Amino acid sequence: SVQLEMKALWDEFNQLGTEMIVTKALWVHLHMHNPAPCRSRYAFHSSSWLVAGKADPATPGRVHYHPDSPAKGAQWMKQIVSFDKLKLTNNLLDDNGHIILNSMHRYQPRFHVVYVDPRKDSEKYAEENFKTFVFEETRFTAVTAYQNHRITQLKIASNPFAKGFRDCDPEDWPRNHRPGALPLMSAFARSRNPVASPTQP
Amino acid sequence: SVQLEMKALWDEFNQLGTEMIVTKALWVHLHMHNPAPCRSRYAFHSSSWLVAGKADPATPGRVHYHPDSPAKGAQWMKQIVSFDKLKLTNNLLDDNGHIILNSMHRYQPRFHVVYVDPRKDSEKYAEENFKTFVFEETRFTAVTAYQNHRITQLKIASNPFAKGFRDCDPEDWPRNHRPGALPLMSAFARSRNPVASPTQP
DNA sequence: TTCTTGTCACCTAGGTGTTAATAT
DNA sequence: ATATTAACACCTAGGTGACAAGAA
Repeated sequence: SVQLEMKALWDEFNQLGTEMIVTKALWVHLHMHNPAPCRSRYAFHSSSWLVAGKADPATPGRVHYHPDSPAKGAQWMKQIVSFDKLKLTNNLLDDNGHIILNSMHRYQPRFHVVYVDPRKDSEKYAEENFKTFVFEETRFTAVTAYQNHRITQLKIASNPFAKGFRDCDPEDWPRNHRPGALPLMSAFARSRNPVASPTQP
Repeated sequence: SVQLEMKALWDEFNQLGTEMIVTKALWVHLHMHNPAPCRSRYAFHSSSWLVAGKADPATPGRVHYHPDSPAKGAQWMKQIVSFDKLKLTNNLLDDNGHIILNSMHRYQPRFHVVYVDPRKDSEKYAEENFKTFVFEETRFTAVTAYQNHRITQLKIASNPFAKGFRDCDPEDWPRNHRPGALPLMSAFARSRNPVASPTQP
């Protein structure tokens, strides 16, 4: 079983409509699924995302293997499984193995755990050896620049690398932002999100 | 077969008597061999290392496995095998997996390549599956502070992280330092030395 | 006296949103 | 009008030797 790390923060983002910057820049692996065959448009007046025509041609469906893959189950259980090296791009000709997405389209990260079956006829058991986990609160829209200003503000407030853009005292933020606010996290932003961690069975 | 990266710079250091700082802070792996059962002392007046009594009790003989291990031969051949994550310590109680050395003792890095034999009785072939490479120019004395001032100067001149201590224009150093000087290298200092690279057979 | 440790300024390397310019 | 790109200042994270203080 798997549980999402920092779910409270994911929920907070999801409530606003998570956006992820794509730049030329999840064996355990992560894959981005496009759940809706349409293009999105942000309506500033209503601060909401609207459907805007058909989807652009699908991008090459790349998979991001976790750098520690393959590793034994005991190793995965030792620590949080973080996908902070995953990068998103909108460059169809990308040569760095980054996940290619269409800007202004909505995606759903899918987390996969595959058992490396030692049997010679392991192909027969591919289905039972393949487990998928989906956390709906991790859905996001790929963008080249943030549309929803509140998403920008939440990124700035929660990502240590963006400290330079905070206006209130960083020391006070965890206490004053709102009651029960999350403490600062170690890595969360620009397509660099920890997604899943193992749970004791 | 294996060849040493940046041999010219290793030679330059070796000629002066390489020193490596140990702080609390090379399957393909590296191991530090203590070739002489004695302690060293630096004579400032003659700028040379002298024998100074018997060796201190041997430290736990830890091995540093390259982070990419295990990997297939083709993978190793693709790029330089760098041990820039290797760290040395004099802390006998070290808990970070660093290699434990006695300060003021001389060491010889040994590079090992082990073939992961798929046969069930692979133990029988352990010897033929185990290959050791030694580059004598990589010998060094473990120290807690540099003794030979010219070693300090060479470290400063050749390690990008020590640029702050250079007095001549860094731009000019590769050309003016001395005829045929090595270009700046990407990682070389405080127990962080690239040691070996594969050679086409 | 000799050796070791901790703190510091100074770097490399790379992750942030901003902004202005550019492309569609 | 909308979407994208590249240069930028500002951060985190961590690798350097210098230096002062401490330990053996």
